[in-house]
Amino acid sequence: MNTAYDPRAFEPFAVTVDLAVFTVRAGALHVLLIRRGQEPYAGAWALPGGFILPRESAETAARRELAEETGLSPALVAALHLEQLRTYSEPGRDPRMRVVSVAFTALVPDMPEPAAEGGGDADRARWVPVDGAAGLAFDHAVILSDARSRVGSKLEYTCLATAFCPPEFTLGELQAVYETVWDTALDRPNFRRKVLATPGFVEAVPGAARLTGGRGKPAALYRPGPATVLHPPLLRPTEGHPR
Amino acid sequence: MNTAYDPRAFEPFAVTVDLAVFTVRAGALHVLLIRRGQEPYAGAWALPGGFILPRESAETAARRELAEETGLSPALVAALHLEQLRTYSEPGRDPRMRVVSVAFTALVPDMPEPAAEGGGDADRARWVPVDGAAGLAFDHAVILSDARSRVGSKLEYTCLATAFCPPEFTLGELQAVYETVWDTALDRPNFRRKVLATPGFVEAVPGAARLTGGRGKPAALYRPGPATVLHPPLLRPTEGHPR
DNA sequence: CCCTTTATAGTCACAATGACTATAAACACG
DNA sequence: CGTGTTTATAGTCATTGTGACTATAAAGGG
Repeated sequence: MNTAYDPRAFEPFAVTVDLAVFTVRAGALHVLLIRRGQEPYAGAWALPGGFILPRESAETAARRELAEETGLSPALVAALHLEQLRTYSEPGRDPRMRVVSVAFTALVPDMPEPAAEGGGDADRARWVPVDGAAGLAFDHAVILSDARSRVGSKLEYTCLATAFCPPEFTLGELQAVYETVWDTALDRPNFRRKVLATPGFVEAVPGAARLTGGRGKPAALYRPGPATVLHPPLLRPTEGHPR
Repeated sequence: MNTAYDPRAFEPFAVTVDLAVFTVRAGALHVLLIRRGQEPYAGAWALPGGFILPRESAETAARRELAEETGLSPALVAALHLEQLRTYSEPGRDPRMRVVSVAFTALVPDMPEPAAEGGGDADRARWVPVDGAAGLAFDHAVILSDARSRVGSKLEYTCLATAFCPPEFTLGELQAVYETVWDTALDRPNFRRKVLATPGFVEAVPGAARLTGGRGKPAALYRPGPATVLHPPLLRPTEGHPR
């Protein structure tokens, strides 16, 4: 950045964004993919994304592409918590030309198939279980894998899990998010004790509100609290590490 | 990334890297800065960095620029632990043209002034206390601030603190790193108990080796252990959060 | 009307932590 | 050549957090 300004001093690169948008659905972590229409990788699944326009920041471009390529509602896309994952810049990651891509991660509550809402290229967008996503275009398998492990860590020390839930949720639903992303079973009483003991993580919906989808005792409803980080963190069960 | 290949479909951007390289020196966190030689911001301090070349990845470019612009030894630059911080892409962040910059963070042990080693533009490089760094070029103040807080968090849940230390170090030196970066005092016995109880964080140098710079009882020497993450984390004293 | 299912309350032993006290081994300096 | 300062290291102790469980409550399904 301190090289003299000389048009020949730098190579013009294409700069794109890619998005790994996750949701928890039917007990499995899903990611939003689109089926590519043209070469290269025509017919293959890929992460949504596209070129950054001249007057856009990467984050603005990410929201625009997400709205254009998927059926997610504009209100949701505008309110979405987007987080930069990392930038992928290996030469050769796109066979056509030199492309540097800024990858983002987002979490959304479960919702209908994007195709149902129509519009744009939404008919080519699908929620796909992350474990079943194979043969992705470009280096998107690597991006997806990086995004997945980042989400797992984020659940430990941030309040991000509530982003997977609807505006009001039960502690059982919140626990299911953790169990799905971490792929472990958690003790229910201990989980609730930990969550309720963390100031600002969730707050009870006052109107003694309760609601249930099916069997069992109705659960109290909670909504996201003001906190953004978890103090202390909610560590996932020791993966081989003696605790 | 799934737009048809059409040269007019994307804007060519310049892509650069910027580096926030930290060290702990004389009880203060320092960052490596270079003084700019030409406009814009001629004479101002800036983070080292520069354009990515056609066949380079961002990380390769970061190492090359670091070696070219500073007096850090090639061996050190090659072995350095570089970590992507985030990518800065706001339009207008460079007055000359559209520049997207991939920022990296690195930590090095204390060492002589880069100028002493000569070569390249090293005479314009300096270690500057981060709290005294003002008037940085471009948006480098923002990058530096982001990097600083990232380093603070990283110390909590990774073994990165040892990267600030020489190959063999005392627990007192390691504690000084934490105290400097977090700007807090830590209880010495509790710190050593925690560090030694974390498997793989540090390992004692076997030869009953000890060494001291000045007064006091000589301290045992340790080197970095095989672990890369801290289980459980070494949380910084509650900043207003009730623990 | 029981039985299954889910939510929630509570218990208990143990591990981790924060705040201290105590001892050891060096050097400085009078 | 002690004495005191400085840094390292070994403990203690009360409190808190955690994992593993047990118990009770409130629904719906046969």
